[in-house]
Amino acid sequence: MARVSAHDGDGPHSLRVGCSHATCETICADCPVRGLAVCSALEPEELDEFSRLSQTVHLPGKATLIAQDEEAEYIFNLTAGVVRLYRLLSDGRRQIVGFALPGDFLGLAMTKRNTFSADAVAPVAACRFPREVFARYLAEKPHLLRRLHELSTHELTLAQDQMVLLGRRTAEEKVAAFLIAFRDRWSRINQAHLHIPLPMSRQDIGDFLGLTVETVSRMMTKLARDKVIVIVPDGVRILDEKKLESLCAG
Amino acid sequence: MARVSAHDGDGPHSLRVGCSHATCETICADCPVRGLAVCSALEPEELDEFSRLSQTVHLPGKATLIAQDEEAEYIFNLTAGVVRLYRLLSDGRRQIVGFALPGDFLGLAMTKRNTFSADAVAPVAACRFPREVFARYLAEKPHLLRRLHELSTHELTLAQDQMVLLGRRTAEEKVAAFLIAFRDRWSRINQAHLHIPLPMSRQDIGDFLGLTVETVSRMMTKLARDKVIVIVPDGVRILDEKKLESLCAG
DNA sequence: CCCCCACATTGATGCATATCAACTCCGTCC
DNA sequence: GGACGGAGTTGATATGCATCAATGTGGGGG
Repeated sequence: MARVSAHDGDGPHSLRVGCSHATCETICADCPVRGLAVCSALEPEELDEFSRLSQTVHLPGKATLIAQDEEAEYIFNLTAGVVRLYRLLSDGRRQIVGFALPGDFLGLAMTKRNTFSADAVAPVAACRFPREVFARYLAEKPHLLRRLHELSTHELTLAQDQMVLLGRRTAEEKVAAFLIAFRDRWSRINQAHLHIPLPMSRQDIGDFLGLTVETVSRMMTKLARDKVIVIVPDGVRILDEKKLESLCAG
Repeated sequence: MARVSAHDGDGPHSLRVGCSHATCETICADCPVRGLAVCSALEPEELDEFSRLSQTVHLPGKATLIAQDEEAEYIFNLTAGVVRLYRLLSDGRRQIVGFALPGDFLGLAMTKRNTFSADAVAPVAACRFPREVFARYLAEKPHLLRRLHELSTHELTLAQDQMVLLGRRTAEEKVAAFLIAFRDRWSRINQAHLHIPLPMSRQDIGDFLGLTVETVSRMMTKLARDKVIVIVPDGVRILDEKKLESLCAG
């Protein structure tokens, strides 16, 4: 598997090719998200073949992976870091439709044009596949398609959760639900139940929850004042799990 | 194809079996949503086989097709009428996550338990498949799976549109966007570009847009006062299409 | 080391939408 | 025909969150 990196200084699209295909099997076998991602649908011998279709790319924070309305050249399988997915209105309002974590697949829809933008919140590593190549491979692997369909319907369920949150929850419930949901997703990758890292900015959280930065900040300090959480550098620590969960109002 | 009906008086779950399998080919061939629905993925000879797996059901307004958190016995292919899909919070707040129109598929996710509720806004007709039976059939038809995957990713895109709407649009934009979107979907089934039928209540529209009944009503009368629409029995008529579209703020 | 800038927090005020309440319209059931 | 109830509209008021503004904080570069 070719390895490719981008550097801040060279702009978001500059890439450096590193190690060769020869090492790909070991890399895939060691993959931190093996078992979580699409690849879990593949047999070991298919995995080898599959991985030859991809490049490992490393991108710095703020790098663009996917640009809304542009032709979809690549699809990505995130292996490290955090990505925000969003749509923009013409007047600049932004709605973040999701955060992608290691193991997440970007470009499920396989449409010709991207229906959202995606950029790195923090430095990112990903397996990148040319869309056409992936589509051809997919056409002859029904179990991979099945896996992809599972992932899309899971995404759809999450999207519906998010609609309930955006349409019918108060600011405090939104922030509490966000913290719980993010912790649950994070703990699937890296057990650390009570410390929740928050690599994204308050603005990002606000644009995800349909709130302003100020409101997010106020709700965070309210939760801290109520001894439900403590705000720590780059995240929060949960003090009262039960109370935080009860604030989500199922 | 067996035909089955429910009557108001007998409660939402009473069903009457009507015509037999012998007529199913003609029925499927004449299906008003042929070409729109999942079935468009099937060859004529497969369609015959496929239709034998289903029953045609007729349900009155308010009948429940799908109940949240219950075991998913059936999946549905809507052929006539309108269905609301929603989730409830424990305190009674409701978020409608979508309206299903003829041709729409209910139960894409094929999960063991339903992740939302669905009931008829107006009397409904649908092809109903036992989930297990459909799943078995699906397992041996990759092109049907492909079609299902197309439908899910389309749903996902719509869900993301809805997130933008719920998180970042004003009440007036929400109502305008709803009218335009509903007209576009409706016109794919029944050409009538300027008259938009609205079989659902104002409460339903509010629960879809994250607004109260009163706000929906006010925005409707504002649009009418501004000569953008006229409110007619069971719907609206568009007077100024350009203006209505511009209010959506893309 | 200190300046700078982006991010976060806090406070004061405004506004869009929710809430509460009254009234109309219309269809249904006695 | 009249009583009733649900849906829709309209008005008065309340409030949750946005907006505007000021201050605090931490990291990177000269």
